[in-house]
Amino acid sequence: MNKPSAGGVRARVRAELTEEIKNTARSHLASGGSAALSLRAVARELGMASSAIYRYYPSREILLTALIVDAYNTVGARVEEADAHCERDNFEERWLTIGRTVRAWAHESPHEYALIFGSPVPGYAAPDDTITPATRVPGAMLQLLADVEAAREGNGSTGHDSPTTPLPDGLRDELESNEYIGGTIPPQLLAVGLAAWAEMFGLISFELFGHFHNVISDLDEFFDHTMRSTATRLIL
Amino acid sequence: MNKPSAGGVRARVRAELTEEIKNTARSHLASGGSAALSLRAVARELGMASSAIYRYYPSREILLTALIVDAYNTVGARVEEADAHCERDNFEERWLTIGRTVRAWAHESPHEYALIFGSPVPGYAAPDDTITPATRVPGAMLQLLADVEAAREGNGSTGHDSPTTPLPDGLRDELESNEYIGGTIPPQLLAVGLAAWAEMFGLISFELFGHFHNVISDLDEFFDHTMRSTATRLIL
DNA sequence: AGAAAATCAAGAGCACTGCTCTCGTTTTAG
DNA sequence: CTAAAACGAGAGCAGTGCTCTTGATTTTCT
Repeated sequence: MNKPSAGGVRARVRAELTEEIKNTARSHLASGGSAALSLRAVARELGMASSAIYRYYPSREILLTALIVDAYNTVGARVEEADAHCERDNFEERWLTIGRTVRAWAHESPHEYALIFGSPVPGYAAPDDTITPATRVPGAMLQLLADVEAAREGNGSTGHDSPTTPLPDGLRDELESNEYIGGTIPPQLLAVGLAAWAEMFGLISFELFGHFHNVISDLDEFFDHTMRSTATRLIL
Repeated sequence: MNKPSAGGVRARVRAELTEEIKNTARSHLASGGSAALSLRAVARELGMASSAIYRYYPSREILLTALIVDAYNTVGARVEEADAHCERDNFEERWLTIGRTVRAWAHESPHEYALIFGSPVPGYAAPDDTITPATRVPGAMLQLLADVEAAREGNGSTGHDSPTTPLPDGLRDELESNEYIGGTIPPQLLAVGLAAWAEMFGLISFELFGHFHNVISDLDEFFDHTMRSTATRLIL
């Protein structure tokens, strides 16, 4: 009697427990960083034998990978949503919003940020599952650049007639023929965009990892200002 | 007989062993990253009891701190030396040289780079011993900026009459009154310099930690180009 | 020079970790 | 209803950082 609703009761409780393990693991991660994440401690908190965890996550590294995917998706979703609330053609605001959103998330979840943007565990090879979620934030940036370029073309403006370092031929060819970013973004702009991407995370990492200690105190203002001045470089 | 040369034989062998422990620890770090550094393994390789290590380094964290100090000093010394071989007034070459030197060292010793520029261990509070060595690379950059500024003043050039985002007042005041960087570098230039500092390490970290995988392949060229175009922004 | 004090290496031991294997139970599938 | 698959719990292994005790060696003080 009491026939299980669908798919079997076992499958459902398994899905729930899988999620529950991941969630308490995430809370442990948030408390003490990835180094302090212990499968046994998670099992203890869940009232189960430590060996039982392995039915759901075959290794600690796989659990960490699941947390990595979640972290990428969290920032990614936030950035996408924040960007969607901006006026499409207010490019500076959009760029600033993306930066502020990433930074706010990093402050909220510093250990999750460190997990994906800090040093990877030594021999860590990013599994395929992580690369798609990792694409979301840079994807939003690229979309912004594509919109900038589209507006330029509508304008008849060539962009970048302002003094910029000329792209070496090899680099230009490579950026032009990139399979993901295709021909929608001119290589000159793409090069600046990639540098801006790295700069943004460089700023946040330096801040979070303490390299700005005793250097700048008002990091809000510094970040905003830097992002703004990078934006003007991107937009024209 | 055979009176020990000076300071006692015990003190000397202690200094030697302290160094030897640190060196094999560094070699283990280089092989497997900081997570794989085990005091017991180091002791085993040195043929001593694991408990004996604690006479020299009271904890694993203190050993790691010693390695951190060494790493900072290594990059710092290399950058200083490379910069010293540049023509003083070839600012672009100096900036590019600093960047290339840091990047080359990072490639040589990725785990040491990750140790100091990756995520710090969770509750890690940088001891005072580390902050002076950590200052050397940014110190070389600041010296470069000061030289740029001095050349400007000799020129009568104000610099930065080119279109730059205006500094917010609060940020300008803070940068002007910084106790370390004093009044020798104008705040406008300092703001760009700090961002360039973070950008440089953002680029190297992204490269080393795999975030540029499938994005750019010729990272040598991309890094050089980005550093060059940042240099033109710094110099005028 | 001899005694007291400091320093040292080694070993045992504690609490913890990731992970494996086995065993009896429960759920699913045929 | 039965065979197969999935499961939870427990014991166990090899490894970790770190502490404590013990006995030997070196330094320092008298």
